[in-house]
Amino acid sequence: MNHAPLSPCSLDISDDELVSISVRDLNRQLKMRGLSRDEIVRMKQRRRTLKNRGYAASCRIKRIEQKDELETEKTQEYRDLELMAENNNKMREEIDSLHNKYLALKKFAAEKCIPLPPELETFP
Amino acid sequence: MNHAPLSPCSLDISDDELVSISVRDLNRQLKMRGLSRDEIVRMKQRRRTLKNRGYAASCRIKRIEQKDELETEKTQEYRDLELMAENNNKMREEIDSLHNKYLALKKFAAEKCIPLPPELETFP
DNA sequence: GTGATCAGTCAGCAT
DNA sequence: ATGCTGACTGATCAC
Repeated sequence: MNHAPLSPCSLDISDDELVSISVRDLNRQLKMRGLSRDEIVRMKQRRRTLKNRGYAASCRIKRIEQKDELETEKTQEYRDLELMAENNNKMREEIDSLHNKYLALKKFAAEKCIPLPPELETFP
Repeated sequence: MNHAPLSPCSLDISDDELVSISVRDLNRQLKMRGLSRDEIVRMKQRRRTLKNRGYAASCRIKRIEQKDELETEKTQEYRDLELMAENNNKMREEIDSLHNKYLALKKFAAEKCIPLPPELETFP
């Protein structure tokens, strides 16, 4: 009489389990169930493929994150630029104001016929 | 007597040709050689696959270009930032210099006991 | 039908 | 063995 094997032997294991289990434990299970060399190779290959699937996902996520990072940095530099430009305008106004004040003092001296020492006479 | 078909009928065409030829011309060739329905489907699918290969390549190139673009813009903004910072320092020095000049004039007036009009007496 | 893009697969490299 | 990435493929979406 011809019997089908009592145990299917083919170690049915979910993708999640297969990808999580350590190589050590996997080998143990494989030997314990007495899988054929061919079945072992296929199981190993399935594990490798599942791992690759994960790696590919990580790779894509990483790419997107790096792009976001770049965009964020660019935006920040733009803000810094705007801020500095604003600051720049204020300083320009301050220079104008000081310069006018300086000219007014010179004019005052001239009107009052007050001679100024040479180093106060000019502004480079 | 049994002859092999005089023409192989299987329209041997290189990838480059297949991907370049127009649908119209392809259909014409297909009919002319009397390919089976199955062969036609396979040829169409091969064409689609070849096209997809090209699209995928474009997609990758585009991605790299966009990244380069982003990096270039970021670098340029950084240069602008440095330039403006330099300009900023020069203005700060100019303000210091003007302010000192202004103080020196006031000091000169004080030493000479020359009263200044109130609007020249202070700097906000 | 064409083009673009995503997820998965494999090859090849580096550790 | 593990992880990453380029190239390829099929599926899917928009036009």
